[in-house]
Amino acid sequence: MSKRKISIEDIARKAGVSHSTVSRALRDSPLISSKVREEIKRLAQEMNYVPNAIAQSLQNQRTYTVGVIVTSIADPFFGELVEGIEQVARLAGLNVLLNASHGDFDQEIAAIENFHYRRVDGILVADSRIGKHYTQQLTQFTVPTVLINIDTEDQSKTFHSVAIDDRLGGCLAVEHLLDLGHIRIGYLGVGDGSKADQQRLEGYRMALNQAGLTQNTNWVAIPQRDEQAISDIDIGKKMLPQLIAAGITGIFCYNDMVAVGALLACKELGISVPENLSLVGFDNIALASYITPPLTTVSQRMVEMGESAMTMLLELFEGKAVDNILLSPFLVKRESTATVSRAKKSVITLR
Amino acid sequence: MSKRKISIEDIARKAGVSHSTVSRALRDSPLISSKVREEIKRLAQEMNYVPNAIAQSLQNQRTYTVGVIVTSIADPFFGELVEGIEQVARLAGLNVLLNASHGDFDQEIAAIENFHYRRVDGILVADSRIGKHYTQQLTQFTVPTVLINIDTEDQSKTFHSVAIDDRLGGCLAVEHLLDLGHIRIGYLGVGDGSKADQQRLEGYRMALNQAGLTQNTNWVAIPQRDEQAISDIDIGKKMLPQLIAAGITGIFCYNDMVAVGALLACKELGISVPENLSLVGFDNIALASYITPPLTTVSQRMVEMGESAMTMLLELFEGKAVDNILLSPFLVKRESTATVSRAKKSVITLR
DNA sequence: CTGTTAGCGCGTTCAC
DNA sequence: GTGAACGCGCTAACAG
Repeated sequence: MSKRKISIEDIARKAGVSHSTVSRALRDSPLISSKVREEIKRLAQEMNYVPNAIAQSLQNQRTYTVGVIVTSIADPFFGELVEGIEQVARLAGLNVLLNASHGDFDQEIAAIENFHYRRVDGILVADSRIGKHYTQQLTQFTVPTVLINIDTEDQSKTFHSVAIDDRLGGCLAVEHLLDLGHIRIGYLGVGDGSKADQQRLEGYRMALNQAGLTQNTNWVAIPQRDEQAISDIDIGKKMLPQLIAAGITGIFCYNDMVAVGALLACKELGISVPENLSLVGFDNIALASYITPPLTTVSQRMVEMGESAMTMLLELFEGKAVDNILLSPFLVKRESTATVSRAKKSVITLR
Repeated sequence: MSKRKISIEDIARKAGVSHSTVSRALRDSPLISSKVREEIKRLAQEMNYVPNAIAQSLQNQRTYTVGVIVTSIADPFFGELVEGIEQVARLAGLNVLLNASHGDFDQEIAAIENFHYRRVDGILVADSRIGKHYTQQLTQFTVPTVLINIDTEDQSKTFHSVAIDDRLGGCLAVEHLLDLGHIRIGYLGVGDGSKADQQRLEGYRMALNQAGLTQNTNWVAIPQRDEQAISDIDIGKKMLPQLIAAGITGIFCYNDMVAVGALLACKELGISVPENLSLVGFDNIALASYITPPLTTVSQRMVEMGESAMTMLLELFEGKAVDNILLSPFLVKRESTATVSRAKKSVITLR
């Protein structure tokens, strides 16, 4: 905003009218004669007039801006989510203010305060790693807020949300392995206490129960909550061996990055996928289809999730009553899973 | 902004002072006695007062907001870039307004106009696929702007920029292949007319010249400019066969996604990498290290590029004179490249 | 149809 | 030290 831009007053002076006439003309008010309106519009164009959103906001009490909080922008998962959000926001004439929390509680609170300070019209929060802590912190504010993939105690009452059905996803993954003849099936989680981790594990258990299979605690590998933030890739690498030791033939991984980590560990250990071991991921990030072998995974359509959340926010703006959305994931079969017959043999051969 | 928030007037009334006293107290003006200042601050806290950034902006003529334009948010390349931008922006008390152009010229212009409308303090543009078209469009505005990886005619004069040294990158890639004994080296480009594509090709040629090698036009594969936007992956897939037919043993690819495409094509054709063919990418996106084989590539540190660009913008805000930045890429050796001896044999065996 | 006036919430002279 | 008054750029209520 270096040089002062021209205002409606400037063009009013030049047109020999009052500033309110200009304001009306520019906004196509029916109160203005078409002659002056055209003349004013011409002048505005000629003078390179750009209306001042700040002044409008002060008057309208609306900023046409939504705040979006994600864990990390560099994470492809959130990248696609934001892509969906931005797309429908732009179509609605809204802008996106982006903040990253890096999974840090304080930074997330700071981001929310910042959004209130800037008077955003609505807030979107996507940070599955933080959980339900800040339910209270959010309550004191009155800005329409939609939570994405976040579990809160009274989620359905106080907050609006769109989330993926993680339990269903877990079922789908395990059922797929069961269909392939696997019996010794493991879960490789992240242990961050998130709803996603817990519910995917629950889905895993449901599917096994339904199949009438006894479960072995050794089949579930979840790292200790660590002070150090450890990447999903490293979690997969680190936890794989103990599942192998437990004699499993198929693993449902918390997400694709964990699965990739497990895959890398397999390569180091000389375990070939899917011959010796079947791997199922979650998320269906782009990477999943490019690695070798392409990853069988439970797909959440992240762009669509962003679109849904933003659409819900728009409906809230209009005062509509909205229902929370639970999106259904679906299985994408690729080449990291195979029938167990081959796997059994290979594992035995391996010894 | 549903319910009207409380203003300094509200707390002024309650404190029995004027609103300007409150304003001063909150901003730690030395003109205010410490007693009233503390009392006012206490009141503000108690009443849950949140200053109104909009009103402040109108007064200060600053929004503490920067506009960022990228091609696509979902693209990991831009994701990391924005990550870097957002990080230093937040530390400086600035917020990021994010717009995606999807490589569309009109949308990009619209984004810029939108940013002016909203009176951002500065603009960051990263969209290597658009090129120099809109130099003029940008000129009429006076907002500090930093171009990221964009080539403009008079770049150094009118605009500020941070970019990667694509020519150097091309050299590094080809020199690596030469070191491995390759002589028949190809370039697989995208032909979008971007500076990046042209300069990487130029680097390729420089390295070959310097090695005293004669060049073969068949060794450069660049798709026809197509009406249909075709993905980088597909470009790699589609163009690989003709380079193979030309008898090359090593390929420098425009970027990692193109290289991944080429790699996938290799798998389909039964060409094993790096035994039969060496592949070098560009960008070093996360994917590059996870695929099989892990990709040797020219690395640009995208997060750092974002940080540099944002830092430059901050310096422009302070009225400092800044020099354009040309970041040096570096080679990351992984497993998609190998000495030519093996490759030669394999190729012959292949026939 | 158009001009005048009054805020939106805040920072900043200029007086006292 | 503090309050009154003005303006940032714009929309809207009220006159005419």
